[in-house]
Amino acid sequence: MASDSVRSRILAAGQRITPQRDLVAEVLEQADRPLSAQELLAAVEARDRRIGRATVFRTLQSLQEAGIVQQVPRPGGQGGYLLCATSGHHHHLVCQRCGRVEDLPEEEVAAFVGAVARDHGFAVDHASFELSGTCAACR
Amino acid sequence: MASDSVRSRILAAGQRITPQRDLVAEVLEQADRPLSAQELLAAVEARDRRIGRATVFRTLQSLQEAGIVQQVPRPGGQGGYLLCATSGHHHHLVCQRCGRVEDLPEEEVAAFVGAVARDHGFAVDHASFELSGTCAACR
DNA sequence: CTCTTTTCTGAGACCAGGTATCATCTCGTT
DNA sequence: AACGAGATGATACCTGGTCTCAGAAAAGAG
Repeated sequence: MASDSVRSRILAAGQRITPQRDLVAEVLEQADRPLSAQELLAAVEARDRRIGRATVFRTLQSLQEAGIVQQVPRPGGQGGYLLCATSGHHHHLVCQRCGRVEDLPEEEVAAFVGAVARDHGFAVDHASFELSGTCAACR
Repeated sequence: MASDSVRSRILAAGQRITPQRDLVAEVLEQADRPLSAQELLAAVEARDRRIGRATVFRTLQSLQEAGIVQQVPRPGGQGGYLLCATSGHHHHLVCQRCGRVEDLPEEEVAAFVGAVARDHGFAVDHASFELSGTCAACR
């Protein structure tokens, strides 16, 4: 079963809690790094062989809309699905060594985004900032 | 035929110039916004029906390695392939209205990336910064 | 210009990731 | 317990992309 905080975030987004959603959330919660579609499907199917492909992807989409899950693209490597502790919009520092992801709160980039936007006369809807490298622990 | 500057960048990367590469580069050069895989395949096949799928993707990969083409991911929408005027590493401001992409040189983000990395004890290999919104012209 | 080496190409099978459809089932409420 | 919106699973299908391999064709050497 997924943690209470995740379950309440699902409810807060106006979505039902079903065994399938709970399972997907739990699998992501227990992983400490982004999971690819394949890894996720495998992990979920290992626990409930009857779960449908479409359901898993639909669930991922709902969880993304609820801001619980993010899809992290990675230049070169394959991205994945990540259950984020931080609930608002935020950014990521991805360690290429251990795979762990550190959240970078929006506040830490807001001023910079604003400055760039001003300089270019650009009205920003969405900013995405991703760093990949080696985390403090792995160095 | 693609522009001389693009052709010389292909050569500089130690790659041969073939009619197929030239064609892919030309199609991208003539588009002023990122093209999806489908659009690109269609545009390329419209000019040379005999060109192979694999060749187009291989070419895209070579051009990416040569820093001539970038693959821009887009949150929500589908990303695409973009021929970049700027040759070094850089970032993008993508207009959701007209689709045009403005380059943001690495220098404009380097200091910020450095500061974030320092604060988090993170050694940065690669930084990706993408803004989407509305460009000055469309506003 | 022709030879040689190296690289590239095209066809087609294959794979990953994801969407569409639709009949059936179940959650949360009354 | 009954109901209706919403979720599910099976399956077919789609996009984007990779792999293989025999044959073709660049670019440099003679």
